[in-house]
Amino acid sequence: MDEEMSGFGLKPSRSGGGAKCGRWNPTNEQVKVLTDLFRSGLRTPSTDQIQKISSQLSFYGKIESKNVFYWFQNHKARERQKRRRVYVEYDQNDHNVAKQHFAEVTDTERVIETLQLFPVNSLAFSDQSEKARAITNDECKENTSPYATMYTCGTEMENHYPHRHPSLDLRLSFM
Amino acid sequence: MDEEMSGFGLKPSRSGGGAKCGRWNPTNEQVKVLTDLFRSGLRTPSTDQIQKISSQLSFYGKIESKNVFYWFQNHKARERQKRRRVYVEYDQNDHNVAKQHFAEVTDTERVIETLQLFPVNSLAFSDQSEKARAITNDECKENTSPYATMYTCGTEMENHYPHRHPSLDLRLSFM
DNA sequence: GCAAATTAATGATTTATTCAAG
DNA sequence: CTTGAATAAATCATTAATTTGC
Repeated sequence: MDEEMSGFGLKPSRSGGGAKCGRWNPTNEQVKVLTDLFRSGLRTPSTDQIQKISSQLSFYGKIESKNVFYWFQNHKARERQKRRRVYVEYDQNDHNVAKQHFAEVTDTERVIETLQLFPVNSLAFSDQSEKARAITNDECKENTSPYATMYTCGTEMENHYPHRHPSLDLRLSFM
Repeated sequence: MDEEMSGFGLKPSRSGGGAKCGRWNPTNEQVKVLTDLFRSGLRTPSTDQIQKISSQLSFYGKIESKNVFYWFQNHKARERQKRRRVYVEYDQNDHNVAKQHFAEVTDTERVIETLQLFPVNSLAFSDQSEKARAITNDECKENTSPYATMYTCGTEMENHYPHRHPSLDLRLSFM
């Protein structure tokens, strides 16, 4: 445990000398390793871990400890934010959405009420085919209700969890 | 070919009578509305929104809720794919490789803040919080900023829409 | 000009993640 | 640690564009 924890803090980092100055630009390999670590469960690496990760990743290119620190902080926050945004959506709709996206509420009945909202003019060149389609009642069975059974076949799916298990071991292997 | 094709370049669309029920084949109007919604910022409509959109679009032709759901999923994913492809091109010109990976993780969901075609105020997707960007010192504002140049890429589909352009007053009440 | 053959788009399914509740 | 909820990525599959030979 290096007492250099302060090293993570906002050092100018201009050290690069030549090339482009500025901020760290991770290589593909670095991002892959970091993402794997994240996926394996690592969220808030300790100082010790950060330095070891950074050391390993320096093999692939220029990197500093603080880059690793910030990467985890940002990645964690943004993943959470991404999820949070979805939840907010549902709250505002005040319906728990479930997966009834396919609820098939679309019946042409009530559509007629809303016709006025759309400019009828635009149908001038499509009335023959498109309008007919709307009026025609569907004879063909087309709804195989795909998703309804998606998760019901539980026995098979539950067994496969490729990346969830290695968890900590994977993490240590890099350090 | 269908002689109808001569007029406005509409797709043949043998959607009329017999119509084997294959997959959904959106009309130009439907695609235009969906694309406008997407460009205005909507990316993951809720069930409620999906149903209303579907209901509105059913005026232009046969459509189901799941079609709207799939359309947004696919369009979102493929726009992202396109963007990634541009990054790759940047890679070849400039060995700033890994930047796109970071962008990939960070993602740029919030794209458009303009285009107030309809009241999106109370909408779910209005959260834009990707501002906090400069944590560290940005001495060198070297900004390759590929983003700025590529927002013009909004799919070439909506371009060949006839000059009729019914001023889509979508006014979807849910929004 | 016209279809058969081929290629490009894109609709629909499946698979693998994520966070968080139990 | 396990599982529920909800995608987003990857993939499959079908339709439309187009190319090609006649």
